[in-house]
Amino acid sequence: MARPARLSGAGGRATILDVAAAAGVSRQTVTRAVNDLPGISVATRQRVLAAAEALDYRPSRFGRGLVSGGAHQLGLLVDDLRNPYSPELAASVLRLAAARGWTVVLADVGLTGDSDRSVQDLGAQSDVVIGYLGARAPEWLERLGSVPVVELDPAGPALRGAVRLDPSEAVETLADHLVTVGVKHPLVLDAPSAAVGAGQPSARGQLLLDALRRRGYLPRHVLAGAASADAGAAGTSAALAAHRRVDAVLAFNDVMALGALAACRRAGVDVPERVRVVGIDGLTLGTLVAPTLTTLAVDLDEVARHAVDLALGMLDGSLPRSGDAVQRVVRHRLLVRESA
Amino acid sequence: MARPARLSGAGGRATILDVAAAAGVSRQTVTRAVNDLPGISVATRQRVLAAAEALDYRPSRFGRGLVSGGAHQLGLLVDDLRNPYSPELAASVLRLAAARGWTVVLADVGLTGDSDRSVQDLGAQSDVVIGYLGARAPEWLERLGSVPVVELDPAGPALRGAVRLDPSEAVETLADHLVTVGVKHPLVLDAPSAAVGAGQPSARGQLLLDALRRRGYLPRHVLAGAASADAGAAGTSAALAAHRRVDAVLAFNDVMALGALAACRRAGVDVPERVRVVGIDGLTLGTLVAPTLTTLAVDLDEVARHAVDLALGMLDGSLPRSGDAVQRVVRHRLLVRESA
DNA sequence: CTGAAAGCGCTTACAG
DNA sequence: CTGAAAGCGCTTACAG
Repeated sequence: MARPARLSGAGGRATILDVAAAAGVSRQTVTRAVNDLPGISVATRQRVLAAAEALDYRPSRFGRGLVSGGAHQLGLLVDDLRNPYSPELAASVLRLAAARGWTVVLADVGLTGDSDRSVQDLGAQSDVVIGYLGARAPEWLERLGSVPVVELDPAGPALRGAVRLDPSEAVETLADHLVTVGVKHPLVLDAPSAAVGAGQPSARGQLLLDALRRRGYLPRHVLAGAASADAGAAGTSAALAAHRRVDAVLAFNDVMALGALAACRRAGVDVPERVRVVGIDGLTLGTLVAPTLTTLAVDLDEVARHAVDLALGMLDGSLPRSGDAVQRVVRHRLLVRESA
Repeated sequence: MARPARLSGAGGRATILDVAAAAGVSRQTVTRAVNDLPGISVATRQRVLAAAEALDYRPSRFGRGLVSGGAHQLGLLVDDLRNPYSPELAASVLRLAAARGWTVVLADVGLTGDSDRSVQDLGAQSDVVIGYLGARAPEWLERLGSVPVVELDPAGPALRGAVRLDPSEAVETLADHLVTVGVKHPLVLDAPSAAVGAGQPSARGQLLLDALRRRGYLPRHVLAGAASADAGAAGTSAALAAHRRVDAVLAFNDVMALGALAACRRAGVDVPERVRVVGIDGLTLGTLVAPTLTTLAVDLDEVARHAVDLALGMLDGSLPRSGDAVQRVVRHRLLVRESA
């Protein structure tokens, strides 16, 4: 099905003028036919539509957007869709965006080889960007260009808008809970963090350790090789073998906690009877396993709501592009399920 | 931080002419400064950038795209990001798209209230659309407009390009496997399907039942209330209680199989010792639980590769917009892990 | 180093 | 019912 020869558009694509010529009408009439506008005879409309079809005509979104404004496009930057955290957040953002009639461009910096390019393209296609920048925030903000940005869970000081996650209160509640249920020898199953020195506890890990120590515990600290289920399982297996008295595993996140759960099962260690397991994040995933996972949950709907709110304000100029006025905090809270 | 008063752009947004006026230069000079082009003095560049900053100038992606073509934008339509199947597919598509320098607009019809609108907006913003249309394919193709479409796992006959999933061979392999390991009383844990009558087995379910019967089994068929983990767990619990001899649960998908796994654990039924559990899809999720999930896996990277391939061909005119030339088939294959 | 001209593809008034 | 004109915001030659 080769295309007719002479087309004016770039890339050999037909433009409205090609259709007009083929149908023997003006471009305005093509617009009327293609956009279902009134003021055109049935016969003409049919002739135009036939010509459009034959030329495989598709209106340029740029031409259209230029004149009619076009829908807002929200850029969403996630770290790795294969990690269940990202899609849950994306789902929340998508829902809010769709409710406003915005479209969402998605870029994944954990997935693509050339993440710099992805970030740059995202900035070019978006009216506003929401997402995780992590340790490379300064560099990537540069690449995003001049769009307003709402950073989620920023690793450092907030350079633009920001929604911060704060687990500190929930960590205290969790520590109290562990005391109450009689835990004696807790273990913090930590993940490496780019923000601290190698071998050091992550910010979350430190929070957990401090809360436990304040209650008289002498918590063990295990630094897994990565924030993955496999690494969580390996770390747990080793720790259970080396320290028989461990009776609670507090993981850096839910995915690692799932690994801990699997390791316990393989070691024939009952959860929560002999060892309690706790994650952080509150992923739906934690409700699909048995025992269901106790976790410090963050309400991603709330995170998304704040982020979109801030983005909106920055976009319409009612909020500045950085500073305290574009900062929000969302606190984790303890979700006691079966595993602890 | 209120904006300066008189701005020519729509929505009060500054245009290149506003910046030019503020900096006392021509629009070409603004382009040079903003796009880091050569042929501009340092002093002028700084003055222009300052003016741009002060006016909160952001170049219109429409204006830019119109003249320089702009990156291709791929529309991806998923059903529900909260279902782990969607993000795994999205991850594969995103990776391929990014490698080509395309951006991806994502719409989720299972999530948004006004899915019709989402579909329509997606069509308007995309050069090509890949995705699940399900039972509403005819209607939604209409809404997508004239963009090329590659439908994934179409429910009916392919109306445009299509990547079909074919579990039939893997189902036979699975049935043989069950015979080999000594399963006697298998149960098909099915999900409701819009394509068949209420209470009827889904296409997948029928495939499983047929393969089992051909091997002399008298398989039970349980239709869960939904294709969810909870429904899978409920269906499994009820079946285990009613039919003590059931020694294998073949679920409609992995998520339901996870529910079956949880139900077995709660009932104190060992997997795979007493009951074997099998899912369909091959989600990563199945490797995070213990026992790991045996499943009929479909390679989503392969699905994505075919889909992007077809999309590309339809876009550049080397492939027609529908018909056998734009159909691909991806087969499931049995992935034996711990649960069966 | 800087600016005047042309044009990307479309839609929105307006005139016939 | 149909078409000539103007303009959306930008960049790419080209001229000075």
